[in-house]
Amino acid sequence: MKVKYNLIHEEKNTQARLGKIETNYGTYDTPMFMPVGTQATVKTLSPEELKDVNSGIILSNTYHLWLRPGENVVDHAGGLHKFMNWDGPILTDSGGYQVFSLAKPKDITEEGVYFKNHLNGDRLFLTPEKSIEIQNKLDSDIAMSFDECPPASADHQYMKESVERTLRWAARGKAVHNNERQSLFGIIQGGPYEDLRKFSAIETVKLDFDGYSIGGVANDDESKDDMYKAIEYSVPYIPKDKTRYLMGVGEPIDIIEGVIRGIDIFDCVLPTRLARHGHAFTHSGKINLKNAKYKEDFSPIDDECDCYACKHYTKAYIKHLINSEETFGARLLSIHNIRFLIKMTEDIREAIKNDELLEYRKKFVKEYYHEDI
RNA sequence: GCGAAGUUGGUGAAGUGGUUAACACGCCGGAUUGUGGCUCCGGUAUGCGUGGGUUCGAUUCCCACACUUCGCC
Repeated sequence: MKVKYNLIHEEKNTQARLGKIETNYGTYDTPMFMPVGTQATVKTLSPEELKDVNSGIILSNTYHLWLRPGENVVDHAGGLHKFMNWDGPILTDSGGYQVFSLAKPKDITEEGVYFKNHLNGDRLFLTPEKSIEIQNKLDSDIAMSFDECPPASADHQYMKESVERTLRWAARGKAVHNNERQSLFGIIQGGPYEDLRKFSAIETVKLDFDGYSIGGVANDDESKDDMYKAIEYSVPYIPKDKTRYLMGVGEPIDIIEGVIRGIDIFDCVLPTRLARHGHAFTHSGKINLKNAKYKEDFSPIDDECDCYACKHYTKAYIKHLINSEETFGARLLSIHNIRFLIKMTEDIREAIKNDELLEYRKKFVKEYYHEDI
């Protein structure tokens, strides 16, 4: 089946909305945060642990699975769900982000994109059709269109050409998409430019996808203000009965600001990457467990957290694991950080239900950033 | 007791008669937003065993002493 978005409630004071998304593997509440499992695993977590933190959809990656183990291996295994023993929904990114992270501008052609294989340096060529074919074989629940994700600093002229090319790629991908069980989402681009976001949104919606995402945000050269504007410029043109996905965003405040502007789902590597580097989200701010002050801190990471790590382990112990490069430390912190963001979305849903999202933001910012807004 | 070699930061160590003593690890911080990277970026010896001497100038040369290691009685 195709994913179906059901609107439950629109928050009174903002664009935020409460919804349910129906998938092949169950129905899930939105706004939602999707943990990232690039290589068919959310780094360091077992599927059971993902369930424990109340994960809904998880994200995996076309580019990486294409290179290794290859889409045919996953296909022969019976699809990505069976291959990785995950019976929840899976969204696959198209490889479009790797256009941004691995290719050079001159490698982008109308036909597709040349990549340098990060594993062995081989020259690779990925097209919109190829990306969709791979995703069909991976048999994820939601496939993403193959797009170009230009830096926010790209000038208007380049961005315009890029947006138009991404639209042509979206149409080409949709034309070859051939998996009844799999939905296909379109991606709105346009950087910080209002006219281009509007154009991209309207034209992408015309192609009629099962859901829409806003891409090209949270690049390192983009200000928060530009990111929020990019959302505001795009959302009004997305039909209300379709899922709105803000790609790559996962800093706590950005999730809140995204929801306020009408976003339903988010994904981000931040919780797992920060975990591997020893950082933890807490209700009173981000902390670095490598800091010497935690050496004999025998309290949990966050005394308000209900995760496995916080229930059973201390900062001092986890710090020791991180300092000793023991993988259990990264695992405990990943569990915690993912749970933190998912718990946040649970609280956000409650706030939307009560039309108190702005109050929630005020309280969160006060506690997390120690600032008044 | 005799002989030899050596003594540079928390550690392993480079190095030079003359601006800020290399590098690595560790330690102390920071970064991280559709994940190539257990990654990246900073900081970290006011001093080169101790005391004298030579020299315009010594961590670098000389002497003595202490300590360490090895070998021989």
